[in-house]
Amino acid sequence: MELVEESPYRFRIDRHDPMRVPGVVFASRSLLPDAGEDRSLEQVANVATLPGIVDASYAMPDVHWGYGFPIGGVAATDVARGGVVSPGGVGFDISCGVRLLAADLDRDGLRSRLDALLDGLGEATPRGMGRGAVWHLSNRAELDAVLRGGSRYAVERGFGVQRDLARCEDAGAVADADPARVSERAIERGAGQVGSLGSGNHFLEVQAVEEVYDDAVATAFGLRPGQVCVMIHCGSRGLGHQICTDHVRKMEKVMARHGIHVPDRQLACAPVSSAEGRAYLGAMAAAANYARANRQLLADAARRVFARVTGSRLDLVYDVSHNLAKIETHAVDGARRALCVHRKGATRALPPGHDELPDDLRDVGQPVLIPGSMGTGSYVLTGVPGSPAFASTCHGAGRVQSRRQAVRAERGLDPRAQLEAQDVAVRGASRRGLAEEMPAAYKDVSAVVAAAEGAGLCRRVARLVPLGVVKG
DNA sequence: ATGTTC
Repeated sequence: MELVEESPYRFRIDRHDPMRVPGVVFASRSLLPDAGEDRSLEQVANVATLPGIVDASYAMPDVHWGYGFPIGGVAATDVARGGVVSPGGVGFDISCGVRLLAADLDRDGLRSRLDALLDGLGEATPRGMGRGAVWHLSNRAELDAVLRGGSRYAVERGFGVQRDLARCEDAGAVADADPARVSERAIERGAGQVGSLGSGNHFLEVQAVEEVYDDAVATAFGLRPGQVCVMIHCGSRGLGHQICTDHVRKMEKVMARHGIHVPDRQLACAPVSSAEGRAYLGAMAAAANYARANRQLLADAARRVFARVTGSRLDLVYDVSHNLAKIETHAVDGARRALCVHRKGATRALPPGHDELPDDLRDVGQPVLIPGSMGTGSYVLTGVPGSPAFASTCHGAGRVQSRRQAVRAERGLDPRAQLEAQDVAVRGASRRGLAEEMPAAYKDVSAVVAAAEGAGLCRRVARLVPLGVVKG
């Protein structure tokens, strides 16, 4: 894969047939994937062949190999010009994302109660493969209300406050969810998992604000140095996974009929305006609402534990997805166009002044939440005006080792002891699960964030460090 | 990521 260095944080893959647009990779030289180990840059070029794609197939600094699209990929297609939507451009964990809450408590004030707090959070947070959830919905009507209402429905039911919704992407629920496009099998898988963390890289962490880079923006976000926070990273569990599987299969069958040919069958797609495209978007929106309700319920459970153990309140800073496709209006060649923006392992980053921001964030931009790898720091960023890639930035550290490689690297070592030696307490999680998520399996999140800022995608606001982690 | 290979 030939890369042309355009600037210190921007590389180009020149367009060659059958690419419709070039590829653009935002990264430093040292963050670029190793072609021998990771074929994600080939995936960037493959995405550039999709019908209706505009500008470029983009990769964020945390790019790595994924299903069809790379993780850390952004691609927008022009809806009115045959643009497609591809489930692989969203990923299996639809609307996986991050929620950050800030306590009215400083880390010094928490020290003596941290163990009790983590015990309480560990007990109150359903986690792991399958099993357990805050809600178990046995009837389809109530699950449909979750799929339509997302965090709004959870708040209506008493699991949160109105102010939370102002600090959620889409005010807590994506419009145009169509539960009728969600299979019975997906419903069955999701019914018992509403309000559960899952496993893998998902977590609930107690963190502290270690460093603030912009006082005014941090203050507007509700963050100050030394403050205790809770970060929740999870998604749509088995429901989103099943929806992705179902709709990839349907699209594989009809792609030829739509005259679409792709270099990798994992890029299965259909025109946004086709029946199959609309069906996927309706089901995807339902899964997105499920993921938002999921984070709302876990946050509510964490609030109850915080109140009981510390007497402290938790205020929502923001909730944002990093696996989603959205119909958005952007300028293309000087004209406003309706685009289907796929962000897979990429976070929307609205700049100051954007009309989708709540009033109290209008002047500072959208909080962008970047979870680091387990036991390392996390970041809060904000959007910047005139950024490339349709107001998107990175989503995390980005894997450099496969799960299998990570487990092998930890053989004979004790991952829990290593974390505790770094003063990070752990609740839950299998030994294998921890081994898969050790920092050595990931890029350096600070380098990723620095490259994203250097590329003009976002700006740093604060860095958070972990005090304790609850894992699946 | 995932009832971890329908």
